[in-house]
Amino acid sequence: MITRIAIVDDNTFLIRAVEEKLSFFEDLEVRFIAMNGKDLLIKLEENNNVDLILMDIEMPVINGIEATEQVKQKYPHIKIIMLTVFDNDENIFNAIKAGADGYLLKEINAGDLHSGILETLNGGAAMNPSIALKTLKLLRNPFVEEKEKEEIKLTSREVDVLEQLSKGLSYNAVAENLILSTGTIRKHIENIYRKLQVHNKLEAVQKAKRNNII
Amino acid sequence: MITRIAIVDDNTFLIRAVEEKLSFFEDLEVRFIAMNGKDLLIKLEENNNVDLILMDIEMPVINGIEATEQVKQKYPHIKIIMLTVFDNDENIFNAIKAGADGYLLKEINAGDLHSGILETLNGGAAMNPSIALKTLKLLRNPFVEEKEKEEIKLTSREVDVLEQLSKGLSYNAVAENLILSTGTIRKHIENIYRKLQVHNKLEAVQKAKRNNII
DNA sequence: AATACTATACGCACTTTATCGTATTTATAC
DNA sequence: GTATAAATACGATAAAGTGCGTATAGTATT
Repeated sequence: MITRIAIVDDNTFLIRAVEEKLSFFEDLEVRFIAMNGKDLLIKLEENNNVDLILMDIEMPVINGIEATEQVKQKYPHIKIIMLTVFDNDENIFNAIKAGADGYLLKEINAGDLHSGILETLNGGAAMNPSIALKTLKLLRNPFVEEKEKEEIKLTSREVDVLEQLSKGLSYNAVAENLILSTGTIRKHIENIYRKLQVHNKLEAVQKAKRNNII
Repeated sequence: MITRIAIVDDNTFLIRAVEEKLSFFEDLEVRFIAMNGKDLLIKLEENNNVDLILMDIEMPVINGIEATEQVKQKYPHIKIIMLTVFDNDENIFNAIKAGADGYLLKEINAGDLHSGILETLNGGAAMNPSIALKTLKLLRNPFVEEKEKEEIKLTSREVDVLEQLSKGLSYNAVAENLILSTGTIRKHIENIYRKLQVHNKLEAVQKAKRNNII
């Protein structure tokens, strides 16, 4: 059976290079190419009979991450392998979150690309070892944006309070646990909300978790 | 340079099989074998000059997960590849959390085992594609115990409401977004709380996330 | 010594949430 | 075709949470 492939990339040279690599294998057929995510979505609309998409990330109009999300939502059976030059944590994490089935680097050789595609179609995931290691590290310690991490400075007492809150406790319960008055807890929470720029417990806890504060 | 390897497994036959596979390669040398985690730790104490450990998981006294944790703490430079017959989410997740650098299945052939070892030593991670896919899924949706998962059955409407709640919205805001009366939202939430056996928004959202309901 | 920040505490006003009832219409299943 | 469950809606009420102001003692910084 022949695997029908779409290539999405805004760089014509790189598309050529990928086509070249795929051309060695008779069980693979490039059905169409797209220059960006929007182009891909339009072309899938008319011609969605592809099995697998090789997707770049950095692209104009709709980037590879968003495109992956949308394609996976509309056509969940289509496999998507990210094929990019960048291997930073943020891209990898976002691609996986968006639903990518694999993540390969453009420097890959033809044979590895071929076996990556086959593995993905057979219900595996294509990754080169360095990407695999990064995913393991992400799994140990999920990625968070570095920028906002620095800005938020809670005092240790505030962190205590937040940890209590995150257990689903009420103000009174927190006050008892920390041996403080409920009013003090309230004030701490006010300050926490202000620093986190949120307006309720749920948002506070979620933001704190995202930022590894708790 | 020759890579010094330790094999840890409580099954003599399987150790033989692994040794057999490794014997084809002159750049690999089996320094010692251990029958369980405790045995490994003792032998490392006397003879810690190995580069990489092939570790089974199910073992008496100290299992492979705990052993991995302890070895990584004491000898962080030693690479550890899990080599087991089981590929369930729980084992994979725990092994990675414990610090494993790779996860292979015992059915692996000699060549793949060899390249997995080399990749790991070169700063990558060894994984076969099906394991890689599982790690991606875990990254999207960290592992939760299966048992409680099944018991909770929310209707699709209740899930809608819960998703809105998880964004930190108030009852009124949810009602507007879903074009329903606030009273209806209240009732849905009552039902959600009962099913989830919780008593506030935060707990509901957390439990729902843990159970992949949202 | 002056300044800034933290941790503590109280009060008031107002909003939101959590639980309890009851009830109607629409799907789904047997 | 009737029983069952889901989705919708309203009312009452107590509890909890949010936002504001104010205040004091301690600690750290400059």
